[in-house]
Amino acid sequence: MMLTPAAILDRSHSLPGFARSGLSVGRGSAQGPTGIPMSYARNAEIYGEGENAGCVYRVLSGAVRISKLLPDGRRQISAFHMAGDMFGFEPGDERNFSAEAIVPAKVLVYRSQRLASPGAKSEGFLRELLSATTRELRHTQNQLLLMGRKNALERVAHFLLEMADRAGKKTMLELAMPRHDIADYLGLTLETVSRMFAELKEIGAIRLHGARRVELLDRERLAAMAA
Amino acid sequence: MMLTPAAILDRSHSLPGFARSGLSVGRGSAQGPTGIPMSYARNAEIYGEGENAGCVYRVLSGAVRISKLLPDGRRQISAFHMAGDMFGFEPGDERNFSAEAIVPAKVLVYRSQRLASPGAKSEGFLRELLSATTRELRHTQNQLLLMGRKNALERVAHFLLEMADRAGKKTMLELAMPRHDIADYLGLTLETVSRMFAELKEIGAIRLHGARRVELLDRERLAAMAA
DNA sequence: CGGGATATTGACTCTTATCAATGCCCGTGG
DNA sequence: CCACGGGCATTGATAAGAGTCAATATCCCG
Repeated sequence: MMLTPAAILDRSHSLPGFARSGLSVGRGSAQGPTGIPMSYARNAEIYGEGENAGCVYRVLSGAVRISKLLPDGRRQISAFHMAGDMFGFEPGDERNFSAEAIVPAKVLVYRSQRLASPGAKSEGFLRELLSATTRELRHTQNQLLLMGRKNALERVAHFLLEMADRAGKKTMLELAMPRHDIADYLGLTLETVSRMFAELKEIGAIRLHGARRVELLDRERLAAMAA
Repeated sequence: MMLTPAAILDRSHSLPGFARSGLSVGRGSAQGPTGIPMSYARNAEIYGEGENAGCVYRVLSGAVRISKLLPDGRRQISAFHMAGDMFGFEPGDERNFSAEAIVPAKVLVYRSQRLASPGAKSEGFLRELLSATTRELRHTQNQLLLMGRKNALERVAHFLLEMADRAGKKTMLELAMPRHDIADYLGLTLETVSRMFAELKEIGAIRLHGARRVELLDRERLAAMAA
């Protein structure tokens, strides 16, 4: 069962990162050309670190992770993006992170070079791009505080609340990513993430319905733990 | 002995963060008004978290830290800024972090709201602002990898190289900040930072001339350790 | 229904934090 | 000029939190 493109685009929700940007790259707007739709299989690379950053993207369906790998295999995920989110803002430069589909994903691709190049009518777009980048910066700074100064339980509680808020504050939460991705997002190991889920379950803050389906029973408590 | 403003402005060096931006806010340029000079004592707040973000700044002398405090006192520093650096880009929104002088500092203050507001002639400035914000985002993302996936020794080695590069790749390095600030920048305790300095000294990678004066003896080795 | 990937749980280790004592540098005042 | 004092910094002993390695368990998916 597929949603229509319009329905999908309407699903942009309140997002801590740069998503829910008002970027006017929708169908036929003044500066915004229509993006090219693309499909990616599970774990397929959308762009790689070091590549030229000529495009921005909007997720139509599925989920995307933004990650960076050290030579020895250690990995850091800086962000997750779901339906409605825009990602890939690194205008005119080289990719610092790579992007991969977590689950089969459809995205719209926009050439950002032309969009952001000097010329009339691009100021509005520039303004939106700046605002989106600023939101992304803010999210990353908060992530920095999380990684530098919060313990495992606080990180996981924060993560669950972030995901729930982005999914529209429902109490039943569908996680698109495996434990390993959550771990690499939070700077933990997958075992520690699993243990923290268990602990939250023990104290009655959440309930698990399979590994990916999380029911938030006590938001207050979670928020308090997230420090 | 004071440097003239012009001499100070010329001291912008190669910077991992958003500094060395070509932001045209210098004296009398087309879009850029002259900033208002301000002085801050050691540990004085330049702006606080939650304040309105109406200004951007350029450091003339001294050093500035960008930090955020948790209610229980844990602190994260997201960036340091020295002479020539610009900071405080959070256009049109609320401050996410606060800024304080590490040592007595002089800065130029620019009202960014007018600069970035809609209107003719601001596109060039917008473009610069975007580019500066993007650089800052990149730096913060790399910091995220550091905090999430690198050990204490790797973090300290990385820190020393970062500071040395920003100071012009000299081997004799003058650190403006105390161990405590370094610790809060790297997500460590000051004791661990001190121990890592000691370890780097032991293996002959650095030499210390007092706590704040570091001589980099083996850059290669440091770079290798920074992972 | 079966099999492979993913997740949980357990035992143990290791890094870094914490708590505490000492040392060093620098400015200040006798 | 030297002694004193106060912040910083270093160093040591111990503890705690998260990592590692390994053994099941569970959940999808075909």
